[in-house]
Amino acid sequence: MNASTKPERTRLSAESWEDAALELIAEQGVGALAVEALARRLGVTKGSFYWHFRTREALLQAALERWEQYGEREVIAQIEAIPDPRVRLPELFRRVAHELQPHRVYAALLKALDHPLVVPVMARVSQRRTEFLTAAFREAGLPPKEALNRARLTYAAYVGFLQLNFTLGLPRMSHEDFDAYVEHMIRTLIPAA
Amino acid sequence: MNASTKPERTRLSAESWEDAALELIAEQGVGALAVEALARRLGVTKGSFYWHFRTREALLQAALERWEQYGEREVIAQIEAIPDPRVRLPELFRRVAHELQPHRVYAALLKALDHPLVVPVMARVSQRRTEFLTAAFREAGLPPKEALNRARLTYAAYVGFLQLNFTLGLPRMSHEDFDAYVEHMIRTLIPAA
DNA sequence: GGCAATCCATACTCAAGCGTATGGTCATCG
DNA sequence: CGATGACCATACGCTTGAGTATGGATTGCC
Repeated sequence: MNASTKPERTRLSAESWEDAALELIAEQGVGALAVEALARRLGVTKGSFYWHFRTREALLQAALERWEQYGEREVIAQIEAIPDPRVRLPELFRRVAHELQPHRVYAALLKALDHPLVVPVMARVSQRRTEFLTAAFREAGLPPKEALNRARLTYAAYVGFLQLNFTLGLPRMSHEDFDAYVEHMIRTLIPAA
Repeated sequence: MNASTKPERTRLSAESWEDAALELIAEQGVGALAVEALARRLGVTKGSFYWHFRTREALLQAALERWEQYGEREVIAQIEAIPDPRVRLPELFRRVAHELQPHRVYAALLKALDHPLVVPVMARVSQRRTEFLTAAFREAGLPPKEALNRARLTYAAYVGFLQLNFTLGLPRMSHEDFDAYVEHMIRTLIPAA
């Protein structure tokens, strides 16, 4: 399970490599995903890697697949559990804002949209999330077209925020300023109940 | 005579390389900035390059500097020429939306925020633009703090849009849909006059 | 026309990183 | 307890791309 920090002497599986790959991607981007670097990180050598995967691209593919499957469910599931649709959107905003950790991989993949393996994954994920937002805005009272555009706008704001304040270290806001920003977003983007 | 096959046989300057570099960056990203590739593109060899620049990084630095200086003025100057502050913001939105060409470099640099040379440039540019937006929102009637947060939100939406619809090919909207989206943005983000 | 200075080509070296070949070790099962 | 298969180390080949060395070509200038 935890093979990232300790030079443990346990045997590795394909999943170990995929997790480590995602870890590395989150930290240093897709471009830094090199097999020898990963091996060093896991305390083994290339010999191990090429037993589990045919190529470097195969690892990337598997890691992306893994991320797409297991990395998305929590937030959406939590939000969908909230009964009152009017509370959902503000809650979604606040939660996403305060759990930026799981978004590290997403931010990294955003910077790798030139890679052919990354594009379809990101397209699917972004599509699903935008649809989720669209439905939420409709439940909040917006007509269909308005809801779709508002969802696009909201999701774009999310993505842009990741880039500007996450990977770029722009004017690192204080906690207070950040909370104020989130509340401002809520007031501006969510139709008044 | 052979102008049809060969791209001119004129001598090159450092600026030629910088411009070509920006072109390449816009097309294929910072990672694709290789000196031999650039040389091929300019119809010369490495020998030329290393006369003009000491290293690859030096070219990047020079190109970024050039971009920061010459690539920004037009839009802001045009907008500042509009007398009525209330017309400025909608106009800004519409112009930026329809002249996405000059934003190709910016979008590419956004994906290279892990590179140490890119970060400070992007920090400065984003900072300046956000300040410009903040001032505009204040003139549009928002109180200081509101104006700042609205500027952040707006700029984040811009950046996110670039990523999602520019580099990623998300649901390629039709022209009509796109215009509708822009107008929706205007209605949502700009305080009513 | 000749002489610098500028610009470019050719031919290298060197390091990084992917992938291959092959043999070693350890657990597990019969 | 030995054999099989899973897992890993070592050593190599190959390609790409940065940077260097050096000489040839071209231009500006006197």
